[in-house]
Amino acid sequence: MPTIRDVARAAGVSTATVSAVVNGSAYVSPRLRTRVLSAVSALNYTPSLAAQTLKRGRSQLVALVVADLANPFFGRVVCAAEAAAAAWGYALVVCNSDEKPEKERRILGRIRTLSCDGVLVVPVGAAWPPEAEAMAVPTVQFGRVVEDGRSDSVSIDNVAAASQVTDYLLDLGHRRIGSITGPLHLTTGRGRLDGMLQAMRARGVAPCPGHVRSGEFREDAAYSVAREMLDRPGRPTALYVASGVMALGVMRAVTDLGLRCPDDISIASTDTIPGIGGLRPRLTRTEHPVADMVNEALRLLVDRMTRDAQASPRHVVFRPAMILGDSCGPAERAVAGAAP
Amino acid sequence: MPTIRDVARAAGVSTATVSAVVNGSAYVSPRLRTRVLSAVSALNYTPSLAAQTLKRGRSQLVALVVADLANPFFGRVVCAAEAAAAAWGYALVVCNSDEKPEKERRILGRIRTLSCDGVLVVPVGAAWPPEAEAMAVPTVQFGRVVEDGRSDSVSIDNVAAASQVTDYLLDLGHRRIGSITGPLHLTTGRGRLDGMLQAMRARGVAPCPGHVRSGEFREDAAYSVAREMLDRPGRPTALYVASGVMALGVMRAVTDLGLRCPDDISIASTDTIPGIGGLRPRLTRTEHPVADMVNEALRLLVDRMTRDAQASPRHVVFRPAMILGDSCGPAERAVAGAAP
DNA sequence: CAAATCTGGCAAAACGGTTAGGCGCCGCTC
DNA sequence: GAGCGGCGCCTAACCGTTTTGCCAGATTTG
Repeated sequence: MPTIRDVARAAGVSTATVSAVVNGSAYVSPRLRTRVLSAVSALNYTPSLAAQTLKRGRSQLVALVVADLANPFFGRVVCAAEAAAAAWGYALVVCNSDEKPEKERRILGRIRTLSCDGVLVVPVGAAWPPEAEAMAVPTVQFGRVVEDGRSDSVSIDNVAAASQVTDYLLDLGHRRIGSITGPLHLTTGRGRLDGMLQAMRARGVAPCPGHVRSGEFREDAAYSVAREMLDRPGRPTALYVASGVMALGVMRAVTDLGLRCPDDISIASTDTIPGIGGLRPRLTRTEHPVADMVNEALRLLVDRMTRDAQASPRHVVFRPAMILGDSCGPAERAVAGAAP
Repeated sequence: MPTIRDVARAAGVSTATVSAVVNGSAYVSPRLRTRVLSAVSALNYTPSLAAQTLKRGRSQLVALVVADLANPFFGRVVCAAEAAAAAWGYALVVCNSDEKPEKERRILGRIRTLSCDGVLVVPVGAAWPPEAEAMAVPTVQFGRVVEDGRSDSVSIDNVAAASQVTDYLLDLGHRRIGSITGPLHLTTGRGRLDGMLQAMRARGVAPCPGHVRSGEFREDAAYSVAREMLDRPGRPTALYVASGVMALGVMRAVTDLGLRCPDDISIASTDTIPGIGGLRPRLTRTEHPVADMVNEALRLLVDRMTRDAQASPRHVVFRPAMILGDSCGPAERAVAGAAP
């Protein structure tokens, strides 16, 4: 790998001049400029980012820490983040905390040594790890929010999303509505459950205790919870499911139990996953503008990295859109079949 | 951020000693060792990777360049690669070439300036870009293979996979078998088509010209090709589809055309996507051991990075496994319905 | 015409680590 | 007790950039 010194020697100038030409940071006479540029392309020179990082204190690296890379939802996040980071001229380092706070801590440490300029993180725990607190890297939380009094955040209005979906089920006449939501220490878990309960309460409908369940945001977890809930008498006539992957698991459970959707049970979810459009029946759900959210998150991050790192935290909340499929039907039919 | 000098001052030793303690690269007396370690944790010191990179010439960075991040298949690749890279102690930089050779070139240049220690790449073009040739970074090609006489590669036996699937359809009695495969300048496109044709030829079955189609590895592309192919008289009784996302698109087209699978048409594919298990009918397909393949690719890459960069290229080919679903039926039923 | 100003380019000092080489000091040998 | 290794630590050079002075020459100014 040729260095700036090789280029300087080849062009018969100093390294300062080469640097000035390459970065356009100072005026250089046309004569020297062309000499330098031809030496650059002759040697196929590229400045070393490591050296630049050392000198400038900026690495042009942004880290993305997701909670579960195997979840297609986060696949979309990675995809959008890569595009946004590239557009801003940053390279994206992807890490997977796998829903484990301890792994998240290790990763945040590593990010510090990598001297990333910023971090986009889907936090895993209920609280922000103290050592991350100390790490003075601009941070934007994505999707989930844990208060730390410093980071920006970009999230969806979980309560609104869930109550919107629940309202829809209530409108269809359902009263025995079950729910499978995510871990309650996460805002995406707690908030969606609250939204659902809130909508029920607003109509004076009391949820049946055994029908309100929560588990991990995973296909298999949702499958087994659904299977258990639906396999006993007095099963709900409608089910609110908190996420796209979970809905997939629930659908599978429904099929495996020999139930038909929406005839025997209505299913609706907040959030979705790519490719779910091919699934029949088409899922009634909310769609979250992941790409827009990621773009906004990167905008906030870049702003904080390049402008004011000390600005007071900003919290952007997006609103979901409801998409009607055909996975929900009127309550009457289902009630008959589900009666104990 | 505290530097090694701060630690040295706090512990009353030289930077060399701090370095020796932190890296365990030389013997240091217990007394000083503890002094250094407590200074390290008191200051919360982490060595700067940029400085280490500069000095050691290794960045502990591995780049992954995928052809289409939006494709869930590559989502799995990213997931597996992150895990493998982390296990080897590397951070993963993810880039998306978006099937554009020009973008791939830009990315490879960027990787050079990042001084990544190695690259895992899903090549986009029919040939290896010359400037990438020049870039002396250890490279492993993943999935697709373009000869460059230098990189290792890890791929699946596309021909075997496709002919296995086609054989299955032939065994069911199908003769009018259509195919939707990927771009023919890619080994994953060409190879799978060849495998399919080979299997047909071996049974003396001539494919109907209009039924052999290829397009991009995308859901919407497959949807429109399938829709067009299936909407005219004399449609095939069975369809071989080259990839999981494409199968999703084909399934959607089948449903939208009011056809039933497998009653009206049998569908089988090579490769799959996560979550397809929830789809009904269950797709008959091959499964590719993506995680194993990625692990092997990283093993090769690490080997080349840490041992012999000049070793002659190794090409590892994996074999797919066939998974029987219920998306295929005997030919008789379908033939009746599809007759012109 | 001397002095002041400007201009384009260079030398050298960082940035934060690693590491080769050197140098006391201790204990051993004869 | 002088000579001698070896141990334990330090000094300093170096990795490839950026950037701050600074300098020589050209140009303008009084």
